[in-house]
Amino acid sequence: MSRPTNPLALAVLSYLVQRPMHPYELSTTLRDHDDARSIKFNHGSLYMVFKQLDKAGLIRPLAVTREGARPERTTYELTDIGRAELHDWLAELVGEPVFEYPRFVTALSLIGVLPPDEVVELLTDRLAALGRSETEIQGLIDGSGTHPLFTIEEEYRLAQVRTEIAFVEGLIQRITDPERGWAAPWVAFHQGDNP
Amino acid sequence: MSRPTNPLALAVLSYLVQRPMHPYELSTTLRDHDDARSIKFNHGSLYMVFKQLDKAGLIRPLAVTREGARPERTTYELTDIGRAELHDWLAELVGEPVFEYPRFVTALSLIGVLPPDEVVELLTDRLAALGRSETEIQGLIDGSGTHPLFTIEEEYRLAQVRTEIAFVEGLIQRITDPERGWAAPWVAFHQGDNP
DNA sequence: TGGCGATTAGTTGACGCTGACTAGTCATTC
DNA sequence: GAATGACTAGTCAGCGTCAACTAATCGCCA
Repeated sequence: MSRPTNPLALAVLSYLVQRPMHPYELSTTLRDHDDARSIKFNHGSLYMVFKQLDKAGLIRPLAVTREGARPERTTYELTDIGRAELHDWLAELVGEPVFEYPRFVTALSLIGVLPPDEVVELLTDRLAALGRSETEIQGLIDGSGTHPLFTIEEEYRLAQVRTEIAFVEGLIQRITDPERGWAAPWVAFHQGDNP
Repeated sequence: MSRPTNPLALAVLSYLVQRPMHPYELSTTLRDHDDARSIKFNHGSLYMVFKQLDKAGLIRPLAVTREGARPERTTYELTDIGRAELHDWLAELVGEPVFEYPRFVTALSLIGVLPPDEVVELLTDRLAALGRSETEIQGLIDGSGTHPLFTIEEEYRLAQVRTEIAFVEGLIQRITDPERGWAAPWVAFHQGDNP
């Protein structure tokens, strides 16, 4: 009945607006375009999503083909309703920020249960990983000789990663700075160990 | 059996390390501490999570009480295994960045299906909302008279929101700039409409 | 030519999450 | 004093997701 909420469904609509496809074809297309970096994608989920979109009337089976003894492939096309939904959904995603719960936000909100020394170590590890991530993204942007529209989401990621790097560096400094005394309110994590 | 993956479970462990609680008590505590901003939280899920943690041996029922004709309240306490898991889990979250799929990244990767003019409008809407979000977070940080440790996650959010604002502003400029000609590769969204 | 792994294409079951529901109690108001 | 709404406390069904599985075909090497 109602529109799927899975972002993968949005990707399906976006590709079907160009031409009809069957699930497996889309699966490989998504792989080839590196879309898995921007859209969480499970091979198995794709078939569910197609089924849901069909039931919701956003797509419709166009043809069933078969090659040799392989399983049947059902090709789907977008309906007019689907086209409209694609537009509205995407417009909503672009126009209205969604309040989200990144893992690091959760971690930060609970970080008081870890002893400060260990936090500094962990943040240093994180910093290293973030650095690797930064160069990886940079490589993707430089490497793709295509129009910048196609790497716009990587540019966004890059900006966020750099911000996080700066934040973590600042955080480490604040914790270790003997002047400003960060130490006070840490919750004892293992009460039993320091009697 | 295995440890729950729901971040809410991490919050449960983090609070139980301080003192035993029953689910409803934790529910109100989370509400009061504004933790819902950093940890996705459903009243109903909490009971699931307690059950899962119990089954996994990370917490253990301590006592069952009852007031009047109200339902029973089961108080849980952390086990040693739970304490260890809390530590490892949180350390992992702090030390290793997780690859995530923010809605805006998905939107950006598919933005080619919307006509440029509309994208600019939508991004302008987004900018307004991000501005409101920025002042809201700023208010939270300034308003809490407490130790900065307790608003560290809001500071992180603030940094990310500001980065996004700058990014969106830049994106609008790039799209509208007549020199650099962004227009080329937009995918016709509604083929039927412009014959 | 026969055997191994990779690829093609899709199905299934278990699990976890969400939202809605139950059901009693307290405070307030008319 | 009884109707209203908010709070307390917890349960549960439906649905969506994911990982694992099936099962046939193709390429390749010896």
